[in-house]
Amino acid sequence: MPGDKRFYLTTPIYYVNDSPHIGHAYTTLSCDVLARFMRLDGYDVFFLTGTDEHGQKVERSARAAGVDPQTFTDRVSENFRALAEAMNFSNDAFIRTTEARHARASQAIFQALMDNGHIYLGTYAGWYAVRDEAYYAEDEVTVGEDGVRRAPSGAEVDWVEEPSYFFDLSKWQEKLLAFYEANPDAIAPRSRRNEVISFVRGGLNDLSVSRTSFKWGVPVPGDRDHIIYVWLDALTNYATAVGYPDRDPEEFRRRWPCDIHMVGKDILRFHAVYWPAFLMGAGIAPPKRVFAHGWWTNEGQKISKSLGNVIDPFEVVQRYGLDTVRYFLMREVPFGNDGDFSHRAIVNRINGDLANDLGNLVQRVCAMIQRYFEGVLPVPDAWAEADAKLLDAAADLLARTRAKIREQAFHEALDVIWSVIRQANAYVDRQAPWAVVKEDRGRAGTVLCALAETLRRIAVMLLPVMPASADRMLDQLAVPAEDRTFGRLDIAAAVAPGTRLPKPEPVFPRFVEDEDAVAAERC
RNA sequence: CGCGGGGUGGAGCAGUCUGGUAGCUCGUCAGGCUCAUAACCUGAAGGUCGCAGGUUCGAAUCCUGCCCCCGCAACCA
Repeated sequence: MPGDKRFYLTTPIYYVNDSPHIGHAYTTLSCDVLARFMRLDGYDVFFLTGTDEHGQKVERSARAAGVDPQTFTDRVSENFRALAEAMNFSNDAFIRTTEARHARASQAIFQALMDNGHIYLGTYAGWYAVRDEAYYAEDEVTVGEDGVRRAPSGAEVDWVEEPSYFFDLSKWQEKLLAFYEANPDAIAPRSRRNEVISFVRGGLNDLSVSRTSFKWGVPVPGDRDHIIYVWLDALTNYATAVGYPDRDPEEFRRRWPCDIHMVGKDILRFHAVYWPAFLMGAGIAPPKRVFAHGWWTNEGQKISKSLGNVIDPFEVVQRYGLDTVRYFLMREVPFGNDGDFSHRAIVNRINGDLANDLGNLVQRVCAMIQRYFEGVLPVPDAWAEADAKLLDAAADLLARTRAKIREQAFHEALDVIWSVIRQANAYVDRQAPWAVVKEDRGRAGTVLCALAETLRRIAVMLLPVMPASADRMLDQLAVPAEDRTFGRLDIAAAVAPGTRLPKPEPVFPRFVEDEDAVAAERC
């Protein structure tokens, strides 16, 4: 519906068994930035995250912990709420697959697939790896030296024969290809889209969508011996959260289809192949877009638990600061690519981009207003050509940034903003208000006014990425809270001459290496 | 014959889909400024875009072949 300014976006639901790591933080952060941007841009946003709590692995972990699964998941899902809090995520909801409404939704979608003839009862026989929660074909299984049969993943497999419900995925190849063809933006980035298409072109097998080997999950409607396949269960959360099937049909109609599912590249196939097929089979529109982002390495090394180099987002935030980490994650790597999380790189960003370029700009402008105009924003004369040029660049920021955010090019959006920050620094030097003020107070005041206005726009544009720091910039400029939104970026809401500004305080301090760390690095 | 990612000035990268003056950050060097968080600004040096063919008026970009590097038990965004 044109002109309908609603935006629904999701993170994957995270498997409760895991401890939150930098990857979880990264995925949700990208959604948070997008959500905040769209809200500031006037959209009615619904930003969903949550936890995936079913499956055999959870059942086993709970048993190992000596508690029932529900108690277990109640406990560990809190870790992800804590992450959202620590990272200042603005999710509108937090869904858990153990909620009653979600069981209803999962059963409803299963039932719809049955009613439409896409699910049949068959027998599954094959090598099953509990750890992977996946079956493997005969030729994928190898017998190790210890005589144990293993999947390519290394997980032990057992021969399992069980009745199973199947989804007729094999019949969806053409429809999926047609869907991708008709919706070129449905899978991003482009390289991932190509991968998915070639996977589907290679042919699809029917998918087993039920299990009888464990109980911790949602029962198949009408057949309590079967538990719905965890991925079908998990994916359905995106529909549950907006009212499917019965809680609020009106809300579902308003929110669906989802505007974007943000996922890591490892789970793209589930979101770009199975999920659209499930939805179309159930008579529901597929999501408008799935974006698969890349992975982080740690100081150039692949992150793994066995190497013990998993990055704890809580620690990282503690060490470098929240908004700094948010900035780094969004700026350092072209979104969609893999990237490296290194101490050097983050310190360069903190000191170069944040402290030197932006923080120092704010500081020098506010200090001059303080020093030469007693902290009261002066009344500008007519703009000179140089002033207009800077102000135009600042005014263009919204449109240029919006174009980048719309395609999830977060790094480019920040690059656009920084080009204006650099331009502003050059402008300060060229206009030299500290010298001009001696002969022409009016002119110096005009220059500082242009700078204050530029800073206001920059700060508002940075709200999605660095909410707290951008607010502090706006505090320095005495911008009223209600004007801190894109709708108030017009001239009427410009920094008002005559306004008294607070005493300047640094917004982005430099990161100073502590002696021990420097010494350690030299060794 | 495995799969995936990559090879662009000293370092790290973008650009490759949709061929047309090779761009950014850091570093180096030289100058400027002194409002500012020893920050800022200007300029310069530095690249046969892994190699070889091909297509083209024109190739980092498209095609073919080759070389080299990284990752590939599990967990996992």
